[in-house]
Amino acid sequence: MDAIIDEFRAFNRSYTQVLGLLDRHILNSPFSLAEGRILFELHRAQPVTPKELGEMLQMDKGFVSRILTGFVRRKLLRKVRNPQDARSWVLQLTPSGEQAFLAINEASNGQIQRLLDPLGNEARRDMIHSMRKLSRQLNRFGEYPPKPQLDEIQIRTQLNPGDLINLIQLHGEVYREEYQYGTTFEAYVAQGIAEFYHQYDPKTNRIWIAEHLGHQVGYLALADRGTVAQLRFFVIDSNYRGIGLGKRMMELFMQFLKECNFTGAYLWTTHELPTAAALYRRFGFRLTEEKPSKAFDKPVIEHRYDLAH
Amino acid sequence: MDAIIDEFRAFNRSYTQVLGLLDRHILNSPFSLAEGRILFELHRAQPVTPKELGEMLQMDKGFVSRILTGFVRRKLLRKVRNPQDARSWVLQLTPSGEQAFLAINEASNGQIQRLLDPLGNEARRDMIHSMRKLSRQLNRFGEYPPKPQLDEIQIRTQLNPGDLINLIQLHGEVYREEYQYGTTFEAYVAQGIAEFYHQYDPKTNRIWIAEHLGHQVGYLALADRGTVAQLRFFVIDSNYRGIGLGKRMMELFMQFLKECNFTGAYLWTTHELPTAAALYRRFGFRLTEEKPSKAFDKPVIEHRYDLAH
DNA sequence: CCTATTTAGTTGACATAATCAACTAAATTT
DNA sequence: AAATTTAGTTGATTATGTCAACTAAATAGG
Repeated sequence: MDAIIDEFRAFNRSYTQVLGLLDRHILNSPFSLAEGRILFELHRAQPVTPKELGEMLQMDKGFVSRILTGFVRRKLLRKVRNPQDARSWVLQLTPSGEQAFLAINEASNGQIQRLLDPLGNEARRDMIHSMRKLSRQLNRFGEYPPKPQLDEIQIRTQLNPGDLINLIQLHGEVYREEYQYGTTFEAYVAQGIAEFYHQYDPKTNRIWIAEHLGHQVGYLALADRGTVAQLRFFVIDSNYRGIGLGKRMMELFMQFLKECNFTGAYLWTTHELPTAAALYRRFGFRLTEEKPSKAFDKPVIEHRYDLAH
Repeated sequence: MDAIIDEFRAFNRSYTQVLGLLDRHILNSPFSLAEGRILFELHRAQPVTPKELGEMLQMDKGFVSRILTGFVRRKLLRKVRNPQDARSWVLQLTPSGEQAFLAINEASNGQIQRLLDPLGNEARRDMIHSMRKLSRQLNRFGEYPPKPQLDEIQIRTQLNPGDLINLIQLHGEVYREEYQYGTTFEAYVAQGIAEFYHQYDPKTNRIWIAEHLGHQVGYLALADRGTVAQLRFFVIDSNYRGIGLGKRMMELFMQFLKECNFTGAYLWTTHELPTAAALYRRFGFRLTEEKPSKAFDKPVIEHRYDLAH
């Protein structure tokens, strides 16, 4: 634990430097750091009240008040009585206020751009992923990272390098964390993936890969089994559940199933996945076979579902 | 790119809050934030000169000077003329200075501990991994993350849940980034791993897993092939090369090979991996066969090495 | 509806934090 | 040995932040 604390401290020192570098540009502007932060927040959150500003930035209301009067004096800000509450104001940047914001914003963007410039695309995606993960762990009640929306998620069917591995990875992670499946299951998935890839013909097989900000968050595959199709490798990252992604992917599955004129479809799952089973049933699958299995490092009952006609 | 900048900003806001939370404890101490930081650095880096302090913490030298005189007045610090340079001082905390440091350090530790407490072990490891990755990307010339040392790396032979997947993952990552191998290679590794696991008997098979701070950074496996053994799945994370880890793992391989009384050993690699080949040769392997292969998404020549007697 | 209490924002007084420039004395360069 | 650079100190000044008192509006409770 002590090693972790030291590590944490070392990271904080390091990141403080990054933040300091980014704050520096404000020093070359006609604004103090506190003024800059308020200007930013004004732009981002307007229309906003002084009270909200103070809370967002954790600043004393007196201090905020003074900075705001300064802005009004410099004609950067308009204060209008809040119609809901005559004690309070609604704050709105004037055109020259917006311009002032733009100037420091550009400078700040430039600084960030210079910082991120040397990174490749994959590194940037990785970075975002790391940042979200860190914040999720440390700042559990903050507003970052935002809950992802279904429309931000791309689903593609082209198989790229890295995809199979990421699929195996996510499967392993999810089933290990949530159902304590172990090494045998991992080998089983690896085997399945290898097999799927060898018989993979894009005409009658398909894999759907759901991505958010370049990071893979869900998979589903359709494997050609002659006249019928097998649904395989269905998994969704736990942070991306409950937003309709599973339903969306199932729809794509059903659509492709129809296009290829398969006469039916089936899948194997286990008794431990009721949420998934409910989704399968919703799309017309019915339980047709049960058998105990030892392929999961613990006793489970495998369920076969077939599409009812 | 704009989305990435926004994301970066959002993370910075979020992390600023975390840092703010951690700095807060200093407010309940007889030290200001700046004093606290200096006290920390004094402890960490002593003996140190005022100039170095200012540079490390990016503080104005006048400001540093004043804080230091304050410390001397409070008998927390001893200033001794620098024997190398009579303009300068060597700073050293007095016993009560150390004590003061200890007090705020404990408080800070407690704060961090409370922050990390809700996380499980795996989450903590993930966190460290994310932090190191982020810092490596953003702070390329800083001292964090430190270059890992061989003696910090544990090598274990017990196969745990997640290991196989991580192995596949690292293989894919390394060979994709460094040699542009693609999906076929991934399927090939997945297949190999599944096969290895099925025939895996710990008596005459072994896998070595190198870990740093709980994060897996290298693999090597020995597969029983009857009278001889096959060396498989040798890979080391690019951030952990050049510190003797590969040599260390090969030694373990050779040792186990002897223990099990195999009469020989062989391995397959490709012409593109000269560093690995040099290592194999160093341990007595010699090139015995070459053949072109299509299993790597691009034309490569596979090389077979056999242990010479 | 009236009164007591709470709340949003302002202001003054004040303390602390941080910056800048001028300065001293030692080190280094030429 | 003179000129220049460097480490550190100090005074002047500005920025940041806190606290409490205050005004005026909103709200709660009878």
